[in-house]
Amino acid sequence: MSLTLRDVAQAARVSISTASRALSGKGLANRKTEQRVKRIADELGYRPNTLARGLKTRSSRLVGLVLHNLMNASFGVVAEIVQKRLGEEGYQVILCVTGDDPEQESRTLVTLADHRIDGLIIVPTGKNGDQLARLDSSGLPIVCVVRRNEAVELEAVLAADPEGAHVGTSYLLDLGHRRIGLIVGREETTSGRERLSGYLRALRERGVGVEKDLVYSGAYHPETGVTASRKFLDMESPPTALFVANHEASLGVLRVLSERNVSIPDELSILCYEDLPWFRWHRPAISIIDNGAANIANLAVDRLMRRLGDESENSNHDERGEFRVGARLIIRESCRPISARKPDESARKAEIMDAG
Amino acid sequence: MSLTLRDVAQAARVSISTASRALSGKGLANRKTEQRVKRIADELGYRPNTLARGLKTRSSRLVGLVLHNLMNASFGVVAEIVQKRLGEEGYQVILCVTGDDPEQESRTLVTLADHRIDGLIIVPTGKNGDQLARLDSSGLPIVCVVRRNEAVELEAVLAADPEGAHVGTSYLLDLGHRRIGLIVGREETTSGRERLSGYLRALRERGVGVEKDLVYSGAYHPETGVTASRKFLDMESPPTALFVANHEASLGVLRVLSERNVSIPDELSILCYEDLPWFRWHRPAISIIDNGAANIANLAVDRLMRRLGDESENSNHDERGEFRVGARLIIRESCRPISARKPDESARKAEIMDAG
DNA sequence: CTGTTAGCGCATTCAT
DNA sequence: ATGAATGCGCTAACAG
Repeated sequence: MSLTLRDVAQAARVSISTASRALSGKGLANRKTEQRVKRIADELGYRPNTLARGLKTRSSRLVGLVLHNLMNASFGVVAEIVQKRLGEEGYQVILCVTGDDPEQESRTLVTLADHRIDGLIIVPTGKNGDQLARLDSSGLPIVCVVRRNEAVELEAVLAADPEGAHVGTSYLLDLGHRRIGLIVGREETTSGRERLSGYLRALRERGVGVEKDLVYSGAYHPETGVTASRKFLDMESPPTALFVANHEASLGVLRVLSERNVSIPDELSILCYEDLPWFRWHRPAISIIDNGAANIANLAVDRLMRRLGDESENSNHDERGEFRVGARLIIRESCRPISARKPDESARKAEIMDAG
Repeated sequence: MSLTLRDVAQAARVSISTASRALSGKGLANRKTEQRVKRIADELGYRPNTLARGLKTRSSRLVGLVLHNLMNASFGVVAEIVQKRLGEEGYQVILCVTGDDPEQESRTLVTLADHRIDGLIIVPTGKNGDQLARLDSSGLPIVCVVRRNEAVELEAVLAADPEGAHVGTSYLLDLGHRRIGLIVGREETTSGRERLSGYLRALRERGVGVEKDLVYSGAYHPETGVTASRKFLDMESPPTALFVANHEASLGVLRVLSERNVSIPDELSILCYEDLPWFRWHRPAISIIDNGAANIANLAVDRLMRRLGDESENSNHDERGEFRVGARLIIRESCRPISARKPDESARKAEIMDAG
C-alpha cells in the first residue's frame, strides 16, 4: 500500500489538513512548515492519490483524445503532440481509437465520461451529436479536430479543406489535366464534403465540366482506394490524373497502381492528401496537399487549455470559434503536365506553394 | 452535475446500499428489486463515478501503455490492439509516448502510478529498473513487450529477435552476400543486442569473418539510418547487402539510397525489420523480417488479463514467463543473389550528391 | 496560521 | 434481503 497524506502529516507532526495546504504550495501554510512537510513528503516518496483528489475536486486531470486510427499519419502526429503538450501541463491523455465507427464512438464517449475526463479532443464521426451536445452542456470542454459534428456548435480546429482541395485540383488543371479522378471521404463528413466542393469549384472556375463518374466517395479505408482506382483504370477513357483526397485510400490506390504496373507520373499523375513520412521516399515521390496536422494539434491544445485552466464556470468562452489551419501544396514527382513526354527537370525539385 | 447512486436509490425508494448491490448484478439483491433499480438507473441515465468507485475498490480500470512512438508501425499495431482488447474488458488505456527517453519514461511511470493504474504494458527503455521493480513489488501487473528491462524479472512478451536476425542474415548469405552491413538498435536494448547476436551467429556458422565496420548500432531514429547508410556507401569496398534491423532507421536508409540513386536490388540488396504497409508497394517491394507485432500485442494482453482478473494477491503468478513470438522472413523484391549484381560501382560514385 | 469537521460517491461490513 | 454506518484519501469550509 502506498502511503497517504495521513502518513506524511504524522511524520511531520502536523494535522492532515496542514500537510495538504503545505503541499499545495500556495503559501497557505507557514514558510518553515511548508518546507518541512514538503521535504518529508519527498523523503517518504509520497504521491497524492489522484482518484481521491479527483473525487473531491471534480477533476481527474484526464483528457480524452478520440481518433479514427493510428495508421493515418495525421492522427499519429496529433496523438503525439496532444499527449506531449498536455502532459507538460499535468494532464494524462486517454487515447481512444474508434475506427470511424459511430457506435464505437458512442461507447467511447460514455466510458470517457465515466472517468470524469476534464477535457475532450475528438475527430467526430459525424453522428452522436446529441451525446456530444450533452457532454458539452454538462460543462466539458470539447474541441473537435479535422472534422466537425454538424449537429452541435462545438469549438473546432479544422484544416482548410475547401482551399486545399481547390489548390490541388487547380494544380492538376494547370498541368493540363482535364479528366481528373477524385477519391474523397464519406459525404457525411465535413472534410469529405469540403474537399469535394473545392474540387468542383476549381473545375467550374476553369469551365471544365464535372463528370459524375470521376468522383468516388467512400469510407476512410485503403479498400476504398482499391475499388476506386480499379474503377477509374477500367473506364473507357480513364482519367489522366488522380486526386486522392481520402488519405486512408492512398495505400489502396498505390497498391493497385503498383500491381497493374501503371507508371507514375507518365501514365497517370497522382496527388495525395495529408503527408506520410514515406511519401517523400516513394519512387516517384508523391506530391501532396499537406493539411498541417501538427498545427491543428497545437492549436487544438491551445484552445482546450484556455478552457481547462479557468475555474469560473460562467466564463465567456461561449465564443465557440471555428479555426482553420492553412493547407499547402507540396510538389514532388508524382504529377506531370499532360502533354509532356519526358520528366521535366524542374519538377524534380520540391517546391512549396502556400494555399492559406 | 451528473446524478449519483443516491438519486437512483431515492427514485427507486431503496437505500443507497441496496441500489449499489442491485446494480452490481451479482444477485445480492432481490430479483425484482434488482430489475427495478436497474431499469430506473437506466431511465435516469445513471453512470457510476469511476473515481469514487476506484477510491473504494483500489482499482481504476485504467491500464497504462507506454511506447516509444507511434510512427513505428509495430507500435501503432500494438496500440490499437491493446486498446481494443482491453476496452472490451472494461479497461481504458492511457497511452504514453516516451520517445525512448529514460527521463520521460520515468516521469510517465510516476504519473501513471499517480492515477492508480491497474496494469501496465510497456516497451521499456532499459533504464529505470528500480522504478519498475518498485511498481512490480507494489503489486502492479506489468508486462514488457518488444524489449525487456534486464534489471528486473518482469513478465515479457518479445519477438524472436535472435532467430529473426539469424534467419535474415542467413537469407542474405544464401544469396551469396559476404559483406553484409548491419544497422541495428542501441546496444543497451535487449532487442538491439539480440539482433546483433543473431547476425553474428549466422556469419559464424558460415565461416564468414565479422567486420566491425559493417555493424552500425544507433538510436531508434531515421537519422541513424541516414548516417549509417552514408557511412557504408562511402566505404572503400561497400557492403553488397544491407540488413536494416532497426526499424526507425529504415526510412533514413531508403531516403539516402533514393537520393544517391542506388538501385535496389541491383547495386545493393536491402532487408528490413518489422513490416510497414508501405514496404509492400515500394518499388521494389522491401523484403522484411516480420516480428509479429500483432501476436505480441495479443499475447501481452492475454498475460496481463490473467493477472488483472484475480483478486487473490498471493496467487501463483510468480512464474514470470518470458514469451517469444516467432519472427518470419517475408521475401519480396529488394534482395537478389550477389552474382546477378552489376559491378559498376565507380560510375555510380561520381553522381553522389549530398542532400544535407 | 493551524486543527477539527464535513463531505466527494461508492462498496461493504454489520445489524436487522 | 435490506438499511444504517463506516471509510477509501483528499480538499475546503469552519473555528480557534
